[in-house]
Amino acid sequence: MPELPEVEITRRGLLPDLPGRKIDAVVVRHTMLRYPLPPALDRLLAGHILRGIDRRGKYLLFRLDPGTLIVHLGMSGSLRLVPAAEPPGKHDHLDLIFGASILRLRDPRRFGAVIWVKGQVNAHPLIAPLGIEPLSNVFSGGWLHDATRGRAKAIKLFLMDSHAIVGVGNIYASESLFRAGVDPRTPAGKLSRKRCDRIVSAVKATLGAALAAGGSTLRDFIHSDGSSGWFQMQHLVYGRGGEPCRLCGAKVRLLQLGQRSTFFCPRCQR
DNA sequence: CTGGTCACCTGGAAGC
DNA sequence: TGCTTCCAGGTGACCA
Repeated sequence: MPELPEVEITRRGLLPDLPGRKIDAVVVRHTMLRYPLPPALDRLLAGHILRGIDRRGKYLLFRLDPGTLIVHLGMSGSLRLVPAAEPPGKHDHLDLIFGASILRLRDPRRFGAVIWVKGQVNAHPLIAPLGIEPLSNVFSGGWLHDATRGRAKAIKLFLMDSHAIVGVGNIYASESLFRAGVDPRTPAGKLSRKRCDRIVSAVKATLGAALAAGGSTLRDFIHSDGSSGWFQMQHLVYGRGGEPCRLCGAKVRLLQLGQRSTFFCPRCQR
């Protein structure tokens, strides 16, 4: 589920409540996510103050004095704040207990990850190779043009390559390329500088709109019972195969690109 | 290095 | 109703 906006919304939702508070205890109910959970997590974390929550790509970084707890939500993960009395559900694998509140990790598919790093987080093998942040100023048309020279892979796959650009997942890649008017199959290296400018603007606008949409439901999102899932945004093409394009009325097409469903308007995107 | 494919795991929806 | 099949928002590992 979560792409960059959902992860960032999660982070912002937790910021008013958690930093500065002490982790009293940790409960682990399922030790195997994408990787095994760090052993003796309770001993590592209990008694320490959560100093801050940062984000790198889709990874959330919980900063403590002795180290950093990295959390990735995978495909189906979510973090919520619940009252201490709330009984855990079937897929609630990890609780960080802060007094009367619990930070609870739910992840039915268990593609997420929880990792403990003692030293420099940026040197961790999962973090070090990550690409640039799409909402930073580094991500510009000039950068994209340079980075794609000589690359044959489809632009959609390039946008989704976390070693190039972080945080752009399958939904927002389709949405961004629709906004940019670019066919997702276009070889990245063939894009003109002008089209790179358009794509960069579109990615920033798409992620920005999702952040704004999530921001409006932020408190419900973090403090809800979880039944509502992720916040909804009206998609322009994603999930709309066969339906009319919202701009021109042509049938939205669905095809596989890198084994991921890809939606686009054959008339608006060339 | 690059690009392409597979695997990890569960649940919900669609099809019969 | 119940079974089967397909599909899902991520990404590291592995291959040629």
